[in-house]
Amino acid sequence: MRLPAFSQRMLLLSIGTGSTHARVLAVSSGRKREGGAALERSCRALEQTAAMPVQLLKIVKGKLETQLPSHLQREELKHLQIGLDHTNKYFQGIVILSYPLTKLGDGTDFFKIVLQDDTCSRINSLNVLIYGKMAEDCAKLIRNGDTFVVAGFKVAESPTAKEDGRHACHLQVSEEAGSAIYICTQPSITPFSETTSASVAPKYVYTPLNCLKDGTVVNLYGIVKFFKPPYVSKGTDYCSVVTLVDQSNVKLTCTLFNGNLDSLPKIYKNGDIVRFHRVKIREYNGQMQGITSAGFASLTFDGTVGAPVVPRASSKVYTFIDEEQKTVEELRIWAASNLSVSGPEAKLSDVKPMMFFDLTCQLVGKAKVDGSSFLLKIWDGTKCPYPTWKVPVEAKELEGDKVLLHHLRNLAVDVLVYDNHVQLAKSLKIGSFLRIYSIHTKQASAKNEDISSHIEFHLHGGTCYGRGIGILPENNPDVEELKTFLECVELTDSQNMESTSSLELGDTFDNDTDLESPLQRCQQLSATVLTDHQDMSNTMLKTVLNSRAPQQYRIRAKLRSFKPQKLYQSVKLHCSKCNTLQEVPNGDAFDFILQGCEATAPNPELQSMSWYESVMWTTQDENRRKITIHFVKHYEMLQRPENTLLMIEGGTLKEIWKLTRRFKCVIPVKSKEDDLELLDLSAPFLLQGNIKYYGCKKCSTPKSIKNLSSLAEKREPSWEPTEIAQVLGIEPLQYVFVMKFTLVDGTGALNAYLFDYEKFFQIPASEILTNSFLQQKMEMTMNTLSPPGRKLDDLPWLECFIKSYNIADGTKHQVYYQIFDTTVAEDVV
DNA sequence: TTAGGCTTTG
Repeated sequence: MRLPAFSQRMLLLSIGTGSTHARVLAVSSGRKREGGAALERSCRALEQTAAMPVQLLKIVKGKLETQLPSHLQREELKHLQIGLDHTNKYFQGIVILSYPLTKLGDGTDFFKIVLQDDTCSRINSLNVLIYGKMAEDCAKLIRNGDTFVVAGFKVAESPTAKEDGRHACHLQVSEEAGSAIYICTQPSITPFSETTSASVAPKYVYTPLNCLKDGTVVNLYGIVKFFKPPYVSKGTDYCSVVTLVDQSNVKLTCTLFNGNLDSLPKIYKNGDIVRFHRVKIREYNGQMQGITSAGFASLTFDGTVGAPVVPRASSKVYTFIDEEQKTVEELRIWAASNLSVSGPEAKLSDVKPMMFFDLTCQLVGKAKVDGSSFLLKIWDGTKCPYPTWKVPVEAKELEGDKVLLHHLRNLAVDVLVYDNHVQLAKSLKIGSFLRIYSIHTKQASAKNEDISSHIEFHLHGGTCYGRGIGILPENNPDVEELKTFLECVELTDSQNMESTSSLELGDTFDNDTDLESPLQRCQQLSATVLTDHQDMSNTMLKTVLNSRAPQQYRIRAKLRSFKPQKLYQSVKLHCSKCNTLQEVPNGDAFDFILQGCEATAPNPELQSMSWYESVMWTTQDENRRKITIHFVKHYEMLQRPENTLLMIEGGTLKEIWKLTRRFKCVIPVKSKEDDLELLDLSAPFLLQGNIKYYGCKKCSTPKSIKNLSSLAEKREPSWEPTEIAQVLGIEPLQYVFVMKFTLVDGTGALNAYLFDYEKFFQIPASEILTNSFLQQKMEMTMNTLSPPGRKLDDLPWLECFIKSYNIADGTKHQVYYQIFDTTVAEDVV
């Protein structure tokens, strides 16, 4: 056995009362000062929990007084085969993984561990299935890193070998089969710290939800299927109701109380995963129910497959060990294919007159309305497509930054909260990020014909449907996403969010002077400005039209019309190498390619290579799709999701979009014999945020996907699409606006082409198709440059640079014009 | 003690 040379003690446990040949032998070691006490605690804990005889044995200079029975010989991993005689053999390995203790259908305890062969430098692992009393005992004792020795095992074919890539056989171990287990525990690394005293405390046992008994206090893991965010109860405490489900498919509703909001689980979404310690189980109305008992503690985890396993704790001190991380990951994978947890989330821009939804937003103002209702002014950066209700409140009651509230007056909406939510609403801090659950939108019919009907936002009293208000921390991924979005919105003047033709009217609704009124903007100023060549003088269009190409001009003209009128028709993909333009493929084409890939099974040989870690699972629907995600590592470590590049095999369009919301980069791939490869180039080679990046079919020469590892080795991989394209041998296509402007200046009219990646509109062409905010901005810009239904005299002037050039079209030459070095004025965008 | 979700509406 592998034992450290310094002071060690050994603990011998004979288990299975009456059984002489089935034994668990645990060897514990520790530093001199601490070893004795820790061991004593362990022994006492074991005596209490298992009522087993405990015997302390002394080890001198790393040698065990008690050796393994002399007839036993070590068996190598490669010699484990079905049908061979392993009677006098033992197998030894390091525990690299252990699963939660569960019960089989017949009530037998079952415990599964994974051993790694410690004689071989190559990773070689084997599943060991332990049944009955031995399972229970091992679950209490075993930690990752322990040396595990087993004799008297049965060798059987491993049904999961194909999936987990471990040894083709597994070992079956039980008292009944006459097995013997010897465990050598790993010495503690930090003997005096809090974690160590926790690690020698009795190991927590987690009860599956189908094994709960009335009157017990248990520890649980579960996926949140439903929850009510903490609300003020009628007693002295906050209350939160949480319904969990686990792999047994049994549900448990827990009612949790605490006077301190932070001591309740920090659940933000259905699908989050929780670990509860010390929940009391009671029977209520014929069903099991969980309730807080003394010392209740919880950890909550994001339920997204592949997201970092970072607990949100309800107490300052908690234990969390590697194998628990595995439990969380397994629950995530189970949930991904067995549960549908898509919530009724929506943005303000998605609202309809009659709906209930969850809104993630920032609080910008609040006010007392009356005894039973309270006003929250919130925004999420998007614009509600309907006029919204403004709740009348006394000015002195309104809390919040007045200038900001004025700025956001067209984006912020009033939410009226009622009854039990008032107290919590009052305590909210301006600027905090909230998720308001089950907000109701209601269309108010116009009583007066002069006032158009508007939409009202209500958070009704009561807590059914999980109605309530949750306070999200700044580091919540949804909050981080929202903050980034809000910053973009704030960069632009929200004046322009108005859909009025502001050039002529100004703002009739307020008299504030701290913001520039559109009237103050001189209409004679150009709606576009030049970014260079300021010293050039203007040329009349008549002169331009009568001159030879190629030349460059500065002109002052009005935009009489433009084409195409439909935004999506103006966005194209351009290859700067072969200079061709093509249409942006629609989502169906991508979906079709993905469906075509479903037939290609992921190659197990390509799972978890040195530079990426893979997770594979099978969907539970009739298609039994195999999905594999390969997370690219950085210095052998997984990164935070927002910095992570992943490759996916077998995902649907929807699944891929979902991943792009959490992870920096997503690359759809498929397996071939010896490597992963990109899909057909009609599909995007990369998805980042909302943007699909395509490669030019003509100019690309795809290279091995392994080249990505060179980018991952950089100090801080930026995952720039151009760099990714380069290492993958892809010639990237760029999104570009292509439009035809008909310009007039009273002396003549000419058509000038706009070919713009970003500069002219100050809107990236790559983002506009998937960003409704940018679409609104674009629409407003075009409405300003060329207001529909307006006479020529009323149109704004545009200052532009244009260049003329010749195109030989068959036999005739034609002169074309293109706009350059021009941008829309800052007060227009 | 409180709430015990399976349903919402000023």
